[in-house]
Amino acid sequence: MVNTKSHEYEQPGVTVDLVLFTIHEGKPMVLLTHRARDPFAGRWSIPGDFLRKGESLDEAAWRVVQETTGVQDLYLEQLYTFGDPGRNSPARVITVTYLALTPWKPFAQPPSGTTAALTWYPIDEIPELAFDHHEILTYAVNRLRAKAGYSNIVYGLLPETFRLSDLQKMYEIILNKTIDKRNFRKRMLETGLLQETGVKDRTGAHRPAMLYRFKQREVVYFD
Amino acid sequence: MVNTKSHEYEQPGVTVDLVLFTIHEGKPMVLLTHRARDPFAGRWSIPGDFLRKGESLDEAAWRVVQETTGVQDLYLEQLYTFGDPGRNSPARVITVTYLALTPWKPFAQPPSGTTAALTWYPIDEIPELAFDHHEILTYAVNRLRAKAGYSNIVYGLLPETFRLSDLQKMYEIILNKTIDKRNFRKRMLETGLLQETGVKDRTGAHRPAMLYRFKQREVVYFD
DNA sequence: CCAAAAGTGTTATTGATACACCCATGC
DNA sequence: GCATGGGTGTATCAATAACACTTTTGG
Repeated sequence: MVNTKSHEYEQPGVTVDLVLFTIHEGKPMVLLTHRARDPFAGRWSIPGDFLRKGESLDEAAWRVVQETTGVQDLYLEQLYTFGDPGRNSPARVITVTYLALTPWKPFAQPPSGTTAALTWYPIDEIPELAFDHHEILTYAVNRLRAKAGYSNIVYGLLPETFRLSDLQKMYEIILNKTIDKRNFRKRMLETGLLQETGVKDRTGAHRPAMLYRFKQREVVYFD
Repeated sequence: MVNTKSHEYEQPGVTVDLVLFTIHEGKPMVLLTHRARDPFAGRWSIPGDFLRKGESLDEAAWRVVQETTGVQDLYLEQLYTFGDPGRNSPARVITVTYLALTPWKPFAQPPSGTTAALTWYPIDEIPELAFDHHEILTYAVNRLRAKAGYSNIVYGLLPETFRLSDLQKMYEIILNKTIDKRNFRKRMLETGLLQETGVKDRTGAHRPAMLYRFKQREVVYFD
């Protein structure tokens, strides 16, 4: 079973790519970078980089986050590994993908007429992407939707404190359905994952809302 | 962001490793191979091999199955990718792991006193393993347990036709709890995933049992 | 005082669970 | 005829879903 003819084996490059979601103005958005160089110069792609020496996969994913966004508070989990030959040109590359969530933060918007190197795109208005990044993105969206249904994963999309209506809105956007307010609040508070901050949000011409936080910023599964 | 100093990048080996489960005599078992060579000569490990040229990850996983077991009918899904530096000695290796399920089949048992190259081990009697295979195995068991709870994944552990009591037994073993017979049958038949074969099993000194099959041998999620 | 979002309980429906006896066969 | 697993229905309980009005604020 051991074959020493090295030409039969791949010595592929290994990259770590990042599907970073946020929600802004009621829409799920994904972070894309504009490629200056070949392959696929001029196309958009999800951020990524080659794995470095001595670096774990998680560390590489974290580094990609830092290099592209500088965002500190985010949720990060390994998603899937793509390695079909022919998914890239021309070299064989294995790509370990990560799913990440962050509260909305703007990135420098380019002057109109020019192109930003880094932008949020609404997930239903994605341009042509490099490599097989469209497939990766589809996979990530499905995972996010599924996991939102049975976990508190959306905490990654919210700032540290938030109104219950903010939380509800996140679920409604991701699951793409409306939710009854009273039932939602009841269930959420019953999970015991939330904590009143004592502080009230007093923006807007209406009754102030209590701000809550998640007791623990880590994934917990319901059911 | 692009750095051309190649020494900063890994050119790691990529392996595809397989956690193959079955159930036998009421116990979940995992397939292990005995390592003849270093590293970890003399230890047991889960089967795997280096990725070959032109081969997709799924194809490599399938090849590993064929080379080690020859089993044709099995369930196979990508599990997780392990790539910490230091998980192997001495070279850096990225391992894409797969979870697989198969109906019980015996493999040649060695004459007592000698060691088989390939054996089923009950998952609660696992010996010291090579590399980080213990971690991989733990991860796989958790995934199997979780997924059994909300999918028909156990079809991979059963032959094409089976009695409802066989199916129930699978769930009981994996979920490690007893299930009410009438409720189980009701729920299972209500899913619409099962189909009577019309054939009855007439082994044993008792009333013959109807044999069923899954209409489709692919994963379907309940709820 | 008007608009806008916050906050709050009860009822109806649905799904999940608990539970016990007769049936068909081989030996 | 006895031991073994196959096969079946109902009643209770728990969880989910439906539903509308009052409160507090800013302008």
